[in-house]
Amino acid sequence: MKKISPNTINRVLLYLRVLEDLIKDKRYLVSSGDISRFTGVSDVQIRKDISSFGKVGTPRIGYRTIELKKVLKDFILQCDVVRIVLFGVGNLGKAILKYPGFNKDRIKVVAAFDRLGSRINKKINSVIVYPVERAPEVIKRLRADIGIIAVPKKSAQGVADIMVLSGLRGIVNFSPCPINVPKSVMVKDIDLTIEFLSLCCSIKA
Amino acid sequence: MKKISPNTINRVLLYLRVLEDLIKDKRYLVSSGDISRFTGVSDVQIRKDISSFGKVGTPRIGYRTIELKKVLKDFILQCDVVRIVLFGVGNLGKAILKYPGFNKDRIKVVAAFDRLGSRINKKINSVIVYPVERAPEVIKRLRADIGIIAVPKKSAQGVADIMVLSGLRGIVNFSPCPINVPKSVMVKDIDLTIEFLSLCCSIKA
DNA sequence: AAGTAATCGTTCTAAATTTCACGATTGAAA
DNA sequence: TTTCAATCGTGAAATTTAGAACGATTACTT
Repeated sequence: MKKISPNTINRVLLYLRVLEDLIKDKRYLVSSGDISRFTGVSDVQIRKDISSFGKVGTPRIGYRTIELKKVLKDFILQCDVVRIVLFGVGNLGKAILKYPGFNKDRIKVVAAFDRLGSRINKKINSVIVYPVERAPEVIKRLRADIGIIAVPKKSAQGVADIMVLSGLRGIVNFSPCPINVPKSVMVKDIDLTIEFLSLCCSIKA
Repeated sequence: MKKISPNTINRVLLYLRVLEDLIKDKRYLVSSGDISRFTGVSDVQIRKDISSFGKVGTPRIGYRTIELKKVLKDFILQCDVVRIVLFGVGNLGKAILKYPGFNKDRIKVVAAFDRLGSRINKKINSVIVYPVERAPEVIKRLRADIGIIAVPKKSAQGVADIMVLSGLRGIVNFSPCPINVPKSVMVKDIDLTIEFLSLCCSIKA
């Protein structure tokens, strides 16, 4: 089997979301053109992405939603639940803890960490906030997969080091600075400032 | 002059941030290798990006930070202030209103909108929350450039329509569904669920 | 004054991604 | 039964992007 690029994974996840909505609406057939309208991805791209997982469509008809969902999930989502830990329970961290979109996609924040005494040992949305020092132990016990950095810039690298030591293999970094980690650890940067400035530049151009 | 790709714009914005930090530290020279260490972008890529704006470096020395900053800013066409409006003052919306990274980059949230009566006419971080109905008027008066969608999925398209009508030309969409807008309006989707699932898939692979 | 080391800038090469074009297949209609 | 329209799947072309190699330039050193 070929390897799947991150871009492809993103698109397939979009398709999966559309498929789940369609199935919920009791629609059992869908064409690549339909998915294109729902996602903005071109129909050719969609067919190519899907075809890399095998021949699951029928000409003149399209794809059977339930079957396609199963096929995509098998290839993409091996884990049943994604266990996440959060570093930094400030405004952004709290918003993530309360983010409603995670539940139905089986994303679960299993623990949070902070340095500030006033935040520790509280529960937010039924997630316990631990002191940072306990991170390695808690992360291993709860078998977390991914960590979120939602701390101020100057603490970001330190938190990243703790994450790597604790055995996390994926990091979503909301802090406005790049972090250094072994390349076996995947990092996804989400820099809000850059996003806005970039969009602004694209507009003026 | 060639056109600048969105990827390049993102990288250049990273360089600019580094340059501003350096200038603040009174460092007036920097090499592509230095910038590489600060940003994680390869030095070759950095030189290539910069060289597309002209010859501004000196061999054996590197780049003069102040000059380079000026050159990059001129080509990126950075407006002095980016004016943003926010739709949806829930947990995520509040976190954005309080996000500390915006100030020094001259990103300014100039107004917020919500449907919920209990949130309206309050001030959060000195930003007034208006009822959605007043959006077109307020947006035009404050000359906003970009809008943020931080409302539940089912309201996203409606809010997007209002944004387009109000004359916004860029949208950052935090809702977990694609929105339909004229292609003159730039959209940046930030779908937290997809980000986490995608990272999870990349890890397992 | 000449050699040397560091760094820029450019050209070429390679790789990945997207788009295009077209054949293949299927169900429906005449 | 034959034709037809819709849709899938794929191989090739085109575009974009990243990477590598290398010459050119500059300042420092001896």
